[in-house]
Amino acid sequence: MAEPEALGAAGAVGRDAEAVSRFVEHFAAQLVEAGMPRMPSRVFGALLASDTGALTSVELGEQLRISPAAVSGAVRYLAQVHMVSREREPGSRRERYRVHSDQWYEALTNREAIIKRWEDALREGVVSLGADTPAGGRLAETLAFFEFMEGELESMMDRWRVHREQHFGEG
Amino acid sequence: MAEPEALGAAGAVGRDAEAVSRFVEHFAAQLVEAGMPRMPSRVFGALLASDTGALTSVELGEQLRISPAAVSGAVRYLAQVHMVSREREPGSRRERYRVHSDQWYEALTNREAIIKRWEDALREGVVSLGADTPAGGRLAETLAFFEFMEGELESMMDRWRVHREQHFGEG
DNA sequence: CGCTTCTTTCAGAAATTTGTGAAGTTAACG
DNA sequence: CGTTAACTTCACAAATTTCTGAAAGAAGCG
Repeated sequence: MAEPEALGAAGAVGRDAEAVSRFVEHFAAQLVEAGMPRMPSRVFGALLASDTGALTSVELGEQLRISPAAVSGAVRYLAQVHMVSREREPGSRRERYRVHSDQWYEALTNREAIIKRWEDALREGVVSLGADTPAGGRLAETLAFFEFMEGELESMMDRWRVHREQHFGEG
Repeated sequence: MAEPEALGAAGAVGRDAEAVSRFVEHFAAQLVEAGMPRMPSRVFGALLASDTGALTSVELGEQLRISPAAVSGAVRYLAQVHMVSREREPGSRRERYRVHSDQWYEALTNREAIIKRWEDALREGVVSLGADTPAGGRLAETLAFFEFMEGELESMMDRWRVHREQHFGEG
């Protein structure tokens, strides 16, 4: 619609803000549907779609039209699940949030902690219901599945790293 | 605590209702934390821990202390994501909900539909941001990761089926 | 050492989600 | 063909979650 150039002077936000926003919201919607809270999803989308892969709190707030508090909460969530990392620019109180591709792929598959807890719950169930009961047997098999999957996911990521280097070069 | 035998006369609910309930709630809590709504999680847990792997609407309602409406909603959800299947007992209006191990493992990994939509969103982003821009490149790599994963998950399930038969015999 | 700037925390408002009771629908059985 | 039993749908009530504005808390800079 408008001339991107004309807006260019407005600053680094330039590019095609419209297109970026469309992608961010669309992508975030998918994450939300997969169970992730909305703000973290949007923040993550914005980082993915940024040129450098890193944005400051202020930039995120402006681009997404949300309060500093919302940024803070979203970023805390994302850091906790290892989807972004925080960086301090030395000599500035500004913080910078970055998405490292390799890092967040791992986060996606490394539901480690989650899987572990499922396994614990299942193990407990097998014991308390009795390994020789039909129900206990079902739980045991489910447990076996998770244990199997755990190992598979690991080797899958190994293969991905190889595959990735072939196509995209070193990270 | 109490003697299970003494309660035995109470009926089919018998077993160690206490232990079953403890497992169900604990396991359901993990599912909830992974993003699944509460009622579907509890219903699914109850099915997993049942002797036959199948329960009627009434049984579920009694065991979990929830209304028929809640059972209905939970079961609809679970059926939609293919974690349980519905069975009609012929000659009765009763319906029976069953968890097939092999079926719900697939459901877990076959986030197919979800992954597809993520991929669509990413493809769109690559185009609208430009494949030659840094951001576009990042999205493209992410897309490649999902595509890679899609294939891997499939072959992983193949391996699981083999692994399973070795340990548990035919389903 | 105080000022300034950025981030986090907190309490409350708003919105969404979740579960219930009651009425409605379908299907078996006499 | 009516009755009854099971499941579903609907509207509303309750609870939880989510986001904001305001104030407090760090950390560089003069």
